[in-house]
Amino acid sequence: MKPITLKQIAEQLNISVTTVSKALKDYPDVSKKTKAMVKELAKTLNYRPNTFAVNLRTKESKTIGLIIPVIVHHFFANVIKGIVAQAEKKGYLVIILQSNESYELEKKQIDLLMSQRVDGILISLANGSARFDHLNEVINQGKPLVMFDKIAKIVNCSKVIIDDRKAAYTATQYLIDIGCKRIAHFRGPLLPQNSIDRFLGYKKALTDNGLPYDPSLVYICECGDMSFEEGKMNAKKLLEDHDDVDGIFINTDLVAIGALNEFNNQGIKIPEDISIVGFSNWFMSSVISPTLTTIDQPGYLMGKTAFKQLFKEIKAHKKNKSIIPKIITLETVLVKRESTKKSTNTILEI
Amino acid sequence: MKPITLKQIAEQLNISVTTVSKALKDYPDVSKKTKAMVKELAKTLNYRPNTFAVNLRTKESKTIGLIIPVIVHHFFANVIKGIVAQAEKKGYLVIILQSNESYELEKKQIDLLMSQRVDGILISLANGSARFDHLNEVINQGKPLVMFDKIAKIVNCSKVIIDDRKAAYTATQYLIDIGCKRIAHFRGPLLPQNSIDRFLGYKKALTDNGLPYDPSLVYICECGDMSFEEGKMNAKKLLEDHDDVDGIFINTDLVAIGALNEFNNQGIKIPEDISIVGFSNWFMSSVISPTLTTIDQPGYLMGKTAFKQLFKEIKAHKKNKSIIPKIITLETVLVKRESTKKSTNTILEI
DNA sequence: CTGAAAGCGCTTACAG
DNA sequence: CTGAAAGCGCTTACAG
Repeated sequence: MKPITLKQIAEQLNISVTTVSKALKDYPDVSKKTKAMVKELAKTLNYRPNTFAVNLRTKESKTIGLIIPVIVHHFFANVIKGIVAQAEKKGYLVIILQSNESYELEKKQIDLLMSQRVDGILISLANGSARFDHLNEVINQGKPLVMFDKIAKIVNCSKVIIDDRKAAYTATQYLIDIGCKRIAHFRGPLLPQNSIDRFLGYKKALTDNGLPYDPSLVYICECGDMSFEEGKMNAKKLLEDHDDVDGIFINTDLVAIGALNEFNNQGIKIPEDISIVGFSNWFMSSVISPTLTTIDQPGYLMGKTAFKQLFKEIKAHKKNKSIIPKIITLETVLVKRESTKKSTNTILEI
Repeated sequence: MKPITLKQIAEQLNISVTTVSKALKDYPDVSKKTKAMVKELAKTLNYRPNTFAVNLRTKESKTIGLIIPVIVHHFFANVIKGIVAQAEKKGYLVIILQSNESYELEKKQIDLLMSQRVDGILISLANGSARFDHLNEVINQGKPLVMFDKIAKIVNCSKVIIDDRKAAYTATQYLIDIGCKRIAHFRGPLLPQNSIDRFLGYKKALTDNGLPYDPSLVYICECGDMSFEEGKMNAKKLLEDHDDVDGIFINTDLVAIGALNEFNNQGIKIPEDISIVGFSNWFMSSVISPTLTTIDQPGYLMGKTAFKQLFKEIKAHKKNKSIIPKIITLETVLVKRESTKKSTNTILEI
């Protein structure tokens, strides 16, 4: 079962390949009669243009590459969905690759995608990536590249991010507004920029409000991957170390849920004893008890936006226009739920 | 910045394109000296073969298509990971598409992938798919096709599945073994084959053990998508309708966790009052309290296996060997945790 | 050991 | 309105 070619259609109709090609693409200089004839036969033969040949001629693949640290992750899964949905709208296909947080793999994958001659690349960096030659090469080759979520500031390309520092500031400020005086922070691993920025936002909120910054209230995760267990462990440690903490800002919802679980087990009342704010707005957070106050991190929108930006750059590149890198910062929202006590100023606010 | 071509290398070295091509591919009839020379220049120029041209000649794209109902789902995300990892090992890229449970979309996507001339297609059916012309066409065109998880028995292609009926039987049998007499079932939606098979396994276990099958103990979800809320609602209804249920087999972990939550809130003791078995072994299930007894559904392995089978068929197809469809059933395991009480026969079992 | 030539299936500038 | 021809960048059977 070999696929039908233009040549076969041309022979059957006793016309030239050129005319068949033009007819199928609705060139204005082909007669209506011929067009109708060609289209009909193409349809009955179930003709599909050979993409390889088309790509070879047009130098376009209508395909983009996506490199993501982990696929099995609620936030990233949403990003993927956003990218794929938007790409499909514009007639683009998405090749997906998982870097597994490894720089070496990421590098190989960039290479693969360049060989594949995708029209553009979307990437969220592996934690292990500290060198960026592979990305700079993509840019030097003139291939559109957009980073999202886990980015490197020094790489000169467009980026779609949230303002982690500001979001963390908002979260911490909210804890302060409802009356918390001793606020701890579970910051996750030391490395990725997001962790750093969230920590800095937390710290700044304290300072701006005249609260002392106490390093012993910041819990780092040595374990590597942020998880439910980490939340439990940190909660346990916190209860051993301190008896005056009345608020916690936690890096990720899953860790926050682990902490909640531990507090529940130990009979610590949330939010009466301790108020908790998480980060990401995972669907489970609205469903556990108490429901978790958190920062909504718009994964689907981020994916959609990243593709849109890439699409613009692909268009521009095609027209030989130069690309001015753009940094798009998406809004985050504080979602107030049961894990934070009501403001002590409620009455005044009415 | 136009990519380097064989021609440019040939010109620089004053040899023919043919020799360059052969040298790069280590043909035995090229001198060592020439090979070394060509390879070095190719490396310094950062030569990458033009995939479009290669594909056009070889009729292979080294790319497969993947159509999945939902990306943001713990089980499917694991499947995707398994597919992508295995494909990468074999030098294949994966184009991912989400059907959103829509037959119309799925059909379009099959068409897209056929036009893209992927070497094979992996699919898990949309719930909305009841006609299969689009899949039969793929098979008729001689394109390798493998279905996984959500399959249609009548489509004549390879399939990777679990034995839902058997797994459900095992789950229910376990509840019976630990002494449950009135076992309910949350079956989720009516339609997909998996739901039906799990229900049938439940029913058969009851019958085989001489327990009466009581339709009022089977809770159907009208809501469409299985969720935490569904679990809560069904748990509530169950408590209103019956006061003698001592075990529940639940279609999906997320629903089971919703039910657990409701039971916890209402002071129903799990497993003392009611034993619960879920399905899928979502990571949260080992982490909530009580931890959930469940059937482990091997997502990653399913993805890996599905790709392996597809790969075999792609190889066979290339050699013009005919493909004999194969049904691969993966083992499921009952994971015993806290949500089911210990067997009353424990002492005897020592 | 090397290379000229055909051809994969399409698109498009150009001629008529 | 139609078509001959060149060419995208590669692979490979064949000749020398």
